[in-house]
Amino acid sequence: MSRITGARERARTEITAAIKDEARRQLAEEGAGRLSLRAVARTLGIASSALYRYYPSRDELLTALIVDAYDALGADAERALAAAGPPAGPPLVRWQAVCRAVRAWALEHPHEYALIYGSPVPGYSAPLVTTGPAARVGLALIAVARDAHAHGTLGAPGSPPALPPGLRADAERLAAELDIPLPAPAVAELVAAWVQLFGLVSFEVFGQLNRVVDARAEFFDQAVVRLARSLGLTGDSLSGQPAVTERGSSEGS
Amino acid sequence: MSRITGARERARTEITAAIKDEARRQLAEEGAGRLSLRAVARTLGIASSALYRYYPSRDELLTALIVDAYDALGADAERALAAAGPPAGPPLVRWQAVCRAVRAWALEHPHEYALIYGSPVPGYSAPLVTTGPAARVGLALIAVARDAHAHGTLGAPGSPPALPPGLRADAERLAAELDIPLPAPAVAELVAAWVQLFGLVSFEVFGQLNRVVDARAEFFDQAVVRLARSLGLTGDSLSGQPAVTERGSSEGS
DNA sequence: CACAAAACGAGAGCACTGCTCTTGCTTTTC
DNA sequence: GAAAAGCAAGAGCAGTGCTCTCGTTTTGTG
Repeated sequence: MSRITGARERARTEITAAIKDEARRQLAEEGAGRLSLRAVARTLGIASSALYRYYPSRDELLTALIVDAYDALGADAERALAAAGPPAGPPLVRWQAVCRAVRAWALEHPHEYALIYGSPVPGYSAPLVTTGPAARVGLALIAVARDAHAHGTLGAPGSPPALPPGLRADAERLAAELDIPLPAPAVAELVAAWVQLFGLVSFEVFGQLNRVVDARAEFFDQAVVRLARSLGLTGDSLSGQPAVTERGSSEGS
Repeated sequence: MSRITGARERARTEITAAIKDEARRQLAEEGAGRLSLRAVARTLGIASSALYRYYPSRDELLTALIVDAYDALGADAERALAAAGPPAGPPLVRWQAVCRAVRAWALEHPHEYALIYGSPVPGYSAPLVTTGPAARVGLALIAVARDAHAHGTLGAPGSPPALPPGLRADAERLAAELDIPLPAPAVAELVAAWVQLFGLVSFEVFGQLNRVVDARAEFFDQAVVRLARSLGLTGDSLSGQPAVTERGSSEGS
């Protein structure tokens, strides 16, 4: 895989990367809908048809960007988790770290976030390649709960209202697939928290909080702590200095 | 406004409606990204340039569709609320009714849902016209809490962890703006529940639950009940016969 | 080394898009 | 009845994704 490469092959990987980089630049500026292969080729100084030797279609390029976005977000989440103290530390702090990292990344890369967590592109169905990177944030969240469980800092779930059978089956399947050493109700709670984390972030990034909530960071932190409590995570909340400070509503005209 | 209209004016409103209807048809089939003015004009048998006499741009057409979508969703939510018993009835049932109506509408109209709650269109910023219809679901949720409060069926919020100042300000502003006779912590809780409701629905509609949760309706109902409990809504959960039955994952290839 | 095979870049071209402008025609208004 | 306004259609512009062909360059192999 890392054999010494001929000049041509090296040029190929370089150009492929250059195309993806320029595409990501345009994506970050204008959004996925306005990403134009011709524009990418233009700023790269090559003919638009030449671009098709590297990415057979616009969808393929988008897929590459999607994978990268998942990976960047996942890496940020993992980094934040690693920096938030050892596995034996207070789980609430670690939980907050991961959640705040997700929010911070999303606010910094709104178009890339929209690409992976927004409305799916019409004719496009995410290929299986994306499932691995897509799971990284979820795995980080799982790690927090798992470590807390292992170190006895995972209390009882907030409200376990008799897991219905289908949900229990899902939880057990997930626990088996991902090797999560947690009881089914905890897994179900974890999935719910995962969904709500991204619900919070999406609402903010997509501008749905405009004219409703101004204290975005406080709102987010509050919700995150509540999620953690419902999971049974213990520890004191670190309330000061949120990962992303307040900013005015980001709408245009 | 409802003066008798000349033939020309009548034709105008008819054609305007026909354009919007056809556009909505294409939107429902292909999604907002693939909505083409020329295609609409084609199936309507008119020249594409003629269409611009009725909608000055694609964005204006989209705005009309957005308003309609908000209104349709809001109407469904209000209808479900009205059918879920009197204001003095058990608030949990009414809460569930509204939430389920939102989910059902979203699953039936995924592209229209994506138009209003998905990633925003690049150059497009929602005009103020949309804010009224957009608020209808929120107002229905507020009505549930308000009625419960008025009839003494609103318990204490689940976990009021010392509302931070910015959030409290937001809550008080909202309570004043919308005339909500509820204490600030309850308003804050309500907003959080509102966000999480749409987070749940969006995750499901946008296919993020694929390969994770199969028992979608159970998952949703569970989360909705938890939201209601955290609000302090009382009553027994109606668990049987969810508004939308299970269906297999809706992904393509 | 020579030569066929593969990879490559550029250009032309197709079908499509949103949108504008001009040209006639019809309806309304004075 | 004439002037004004509204209207439909067509041509056209600039842009898009994508395909195909045609020379050129690089590669691996006999």
